[in-house]
Amino acid sequence: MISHKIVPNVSVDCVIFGFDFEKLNVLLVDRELKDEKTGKVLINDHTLTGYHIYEDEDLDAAAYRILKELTGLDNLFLEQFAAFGQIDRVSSEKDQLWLKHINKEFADRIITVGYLALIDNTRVTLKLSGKNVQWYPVNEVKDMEMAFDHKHIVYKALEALQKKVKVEPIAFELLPDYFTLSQLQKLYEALLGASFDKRNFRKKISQMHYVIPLKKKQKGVPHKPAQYYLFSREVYEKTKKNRISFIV
Amino acid sequence: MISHKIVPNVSVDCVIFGFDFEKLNVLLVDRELKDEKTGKVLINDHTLTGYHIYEDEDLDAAAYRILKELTGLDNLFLEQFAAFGQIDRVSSEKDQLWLKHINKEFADRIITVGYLALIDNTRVTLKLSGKNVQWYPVNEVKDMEMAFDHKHIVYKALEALQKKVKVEPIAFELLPDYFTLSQLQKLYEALLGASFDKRNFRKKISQMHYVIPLKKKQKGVPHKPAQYYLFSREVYEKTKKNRISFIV
DNA sequence: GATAGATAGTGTATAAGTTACACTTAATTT
DNA sequence: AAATTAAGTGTAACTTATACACTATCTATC
Repeated sequence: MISHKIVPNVSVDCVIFGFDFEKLNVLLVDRELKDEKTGKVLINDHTLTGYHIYEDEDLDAAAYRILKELTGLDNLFLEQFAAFGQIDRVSSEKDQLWLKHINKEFADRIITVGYLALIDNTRVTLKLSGKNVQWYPVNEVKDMEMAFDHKHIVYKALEALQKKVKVEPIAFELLPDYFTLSQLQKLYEALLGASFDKRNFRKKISQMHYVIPLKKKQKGVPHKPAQYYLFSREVYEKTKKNRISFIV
Repeated sequence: MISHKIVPNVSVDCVIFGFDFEKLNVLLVDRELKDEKTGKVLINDHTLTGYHIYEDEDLDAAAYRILKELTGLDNLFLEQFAAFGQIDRVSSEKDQLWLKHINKEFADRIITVGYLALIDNTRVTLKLSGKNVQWYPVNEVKDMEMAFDHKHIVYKALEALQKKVKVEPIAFELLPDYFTLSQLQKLYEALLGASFDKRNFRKKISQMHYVIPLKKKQKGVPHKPAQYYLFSREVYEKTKKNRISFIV
């Protein structure tokens, strides 16, 4: 049983990425505050999903807890990517106003640990209904208003994801269990903001023996149905080589 | 001016790596505690160099402060690599004893942010004299007794370093301004625990136009003197390509 | 039921990069 | 003068990356 006594100076924030077969999205909370008397909108922006950690709770566990509360899902890819501790993290007028609203008279110094979560977009869409949480295209984040240093955290998460995706097969976490090669290619293109030659991409994938073709095919699509593939982490772990690419 | 009021639940720990042209080393503090009456050695192990952050101090600034205090050096490579927040970070008898010794009646929950520092070994050796801080070969860490979760933190730092070194030219931070290609090769071999073919290694380096030969040569060595080279970050930044190695 | 529209799926030639491998050179020490 | 030590150099075989265009198979529409 977890005590609900929080560690005052530490929080975790989850940057949850999803892919809808078209573009990369990020899950954000809509933050709104209206003046009680006039009804005037004082704050209308977005935050990441985060919270304090409990006294008797590991950092990772706190991130898992938040993720579970939000999506109802377990066993998601979740990994720490950075800690954020600038002194001016909570400095804007809106943020100060918000803290007052939630009964924090003044802001403690809070260091937050950023977690990166990857999820097949289509798995959570239903669970979100009714909550003030939505998918937003990553590309639009730059034009959105965000609380605290959360925009910065999203950028850093994206950077970390792009780096990691080039070196480890974690992109598959953003796809359902079965996927087509075109979906996989679109995913990499969305992740890296690049575009690849179809034949060369497929040649490359076919060398990865842990991307395994299934007997299943698409159904009901108005074109030649694509074959489904599966990512096998087991095969990956068995066959992975420790390439040293930058040097020799 | 920095207040000396600390943030109670947060610290930074620096894992400082150095290279002595032979092997990779890490800078550790010798921790010793003797029984006041009997003189019996109660604790004799090693810790990382770390400390709490101050209320009005950025995380990075705290790490820089610690590094400066310890080595007297500025402008070192320093980068966050992970945060550590396991609940049982401070659980051993020795650690409890130590906390009592330094007048902490009980251990607060402390989340520490790990920083990775790289330094040319030879630059600091002198500055250390008299302090209870020493270079230890990284390979020997596994057999050493270490405080708290510091051994784990060293391992994670090394992992992060090995990953990063394959993708970015940060290894040069471990060498003096001028270095020979053999030194560079030894460094990569020490970092990655691998060994490379001399000719192929040099061919690779010669393609990196940011590793620039100087007119200087070694002197007083009992063999053919080697040419000195220089790493130019400027040239690197200008010419770097965004390779996508894992996928296409 | 024929046709249009949409995406899936496939091969080859050239260029670039990686690998494996052994001897000569230039300094100091004996 | 000879021995010792590490520096410095080229090539051929193999592997990987790149550029590029058409056919196949399904649904929807007329």
